[in-house]
Amino acid sequence: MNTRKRRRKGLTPRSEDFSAWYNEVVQEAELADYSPVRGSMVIRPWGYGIWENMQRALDDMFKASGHQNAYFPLLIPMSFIEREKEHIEGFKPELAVVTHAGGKELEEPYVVRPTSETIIYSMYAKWVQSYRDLPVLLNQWANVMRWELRTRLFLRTAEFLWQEGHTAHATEAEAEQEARLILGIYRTFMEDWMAMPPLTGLKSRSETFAGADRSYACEALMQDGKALQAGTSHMLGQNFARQFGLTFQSEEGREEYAWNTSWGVSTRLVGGLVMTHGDDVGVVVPPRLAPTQVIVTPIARSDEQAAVVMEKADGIVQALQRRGVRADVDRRRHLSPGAKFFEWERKGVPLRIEIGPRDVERGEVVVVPRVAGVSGARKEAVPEGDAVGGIGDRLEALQAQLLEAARDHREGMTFRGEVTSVEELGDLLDGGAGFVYSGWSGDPGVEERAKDATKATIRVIPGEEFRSATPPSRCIGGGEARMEVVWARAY
RNA sequence: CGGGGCGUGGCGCAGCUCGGUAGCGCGCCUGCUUUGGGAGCAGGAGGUCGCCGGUUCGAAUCCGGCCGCCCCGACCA
Repeated sequence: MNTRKRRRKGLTPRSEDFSAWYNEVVQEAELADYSPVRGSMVIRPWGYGIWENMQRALDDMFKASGHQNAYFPLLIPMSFIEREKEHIEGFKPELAVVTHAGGKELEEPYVVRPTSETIIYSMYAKWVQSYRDLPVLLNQWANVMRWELRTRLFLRTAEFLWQEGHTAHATEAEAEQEARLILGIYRTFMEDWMAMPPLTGLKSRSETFAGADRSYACEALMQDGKALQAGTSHMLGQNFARQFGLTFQSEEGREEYAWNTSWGVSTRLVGGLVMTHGDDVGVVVPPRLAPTQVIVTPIARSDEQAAVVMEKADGIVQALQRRGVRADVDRRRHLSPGAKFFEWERKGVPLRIEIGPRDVERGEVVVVPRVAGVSGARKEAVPEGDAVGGIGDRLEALQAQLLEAARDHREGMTFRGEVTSVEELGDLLDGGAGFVYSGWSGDPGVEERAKDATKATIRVIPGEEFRSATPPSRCIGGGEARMEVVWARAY
């Protein structure tokens, strides 16, 4: 009934309906919009700008660790995707298939790539003969399609953008090292750039990528207490190498199958960013990923004032840009200052500089950080020179604050201790827990039973740095624990 | 794929029960006045009422079919 009012004046509060809040904020902040194509979205400039900054940061890290980019075809022969048995079992339900082209039915249908292991390793088989040709360390930035039944902007769409790294190695140890190296890169990226601290570790068998021996993952906790799988790195063993004849002659002259890894993160990260930092005012974008880090909003009555103020604003933006800050002026004359404030807060620009006649007179500007909580909080009048010089520090401080807040939130919603029954797990989750640590015997039956009863899954068998000081001794399904695991309900 | 909801100017909706050819808010355009937290007034543009068929003198409205989208549950980055 007050939908109209709400649509203009604000979002559904997160506490009322997190899912509704998410849908609204993504559209209201102009990150993305629904498209005419079922389950497919349009990523708008603000959302795409965030993704571009993510891409740049990740791409630099991949390159720094010896990887190169390449590009493989969108269409994959059906027979390729069918070759690895578990792989096809995993993807079959969500394949889009091209059966006609050039006005004729094709002899062999193509699938629109849901992931590119098969076509990429078929090419590696052609390129690799000797151990001297290894390792192959390639990445591609691409779109993929998985025909999902239920979709949500950024989190799950039929088509999405991602990077997929595919490597081939001479030894198992080397491939294993690669898979872990990438997991570490993902974790660093999520912490340092997204201010989203994930748990990392190994996936249980049932959650392992179709066709992989082992999957590693980054699992981030969203504000509503649900986990988001934010990145995966797979040790594929020799499964694909065997199917595609990816062999090499070793130093000793033997013919051997190569060892592969594959790893990816997607535009889903943008959704994770929103659900990690957003508030009831709108999105909050960490400074390092913000397409615009500082928005200068001029305030003026008369045209004469506007000319003076605008000149000042331009000067400030130029000074900031010279310092490498992504700054911009909102020059629109038909919007009131207040309207502009709300708009940029909704979009999550980290810092706003207000500048009006009063400020020009005093040689000051007003600096306003986009902090979680109240709109327009913490306005501060700062001498113009100090403002320009201090922006870098302010942005870094905001970046650090966001990471700290996210980490506090994660820890605040994490339960560690002995959980000795599936019922107890359910109670903890219903009571507001996000991540629940427990012991596990390793029995898939226990995992399945817990999932049916609580809707939670084992998100990760945590890596060393995330394990409890005192490991749980009892399995959640009864009996003795053989390892520690982390449960959560997940996106 | 099961359950629910919705398709009416760009957006959000009313009108449908009880048939008579479409209305409101926001947005948009023009002008004037405004601008330190979502501006005001005046004038204006904009609609094959999702699609197909039926009933009727006449259908947004009644009937049948189809399509699409969104939300909730089983699979997935």
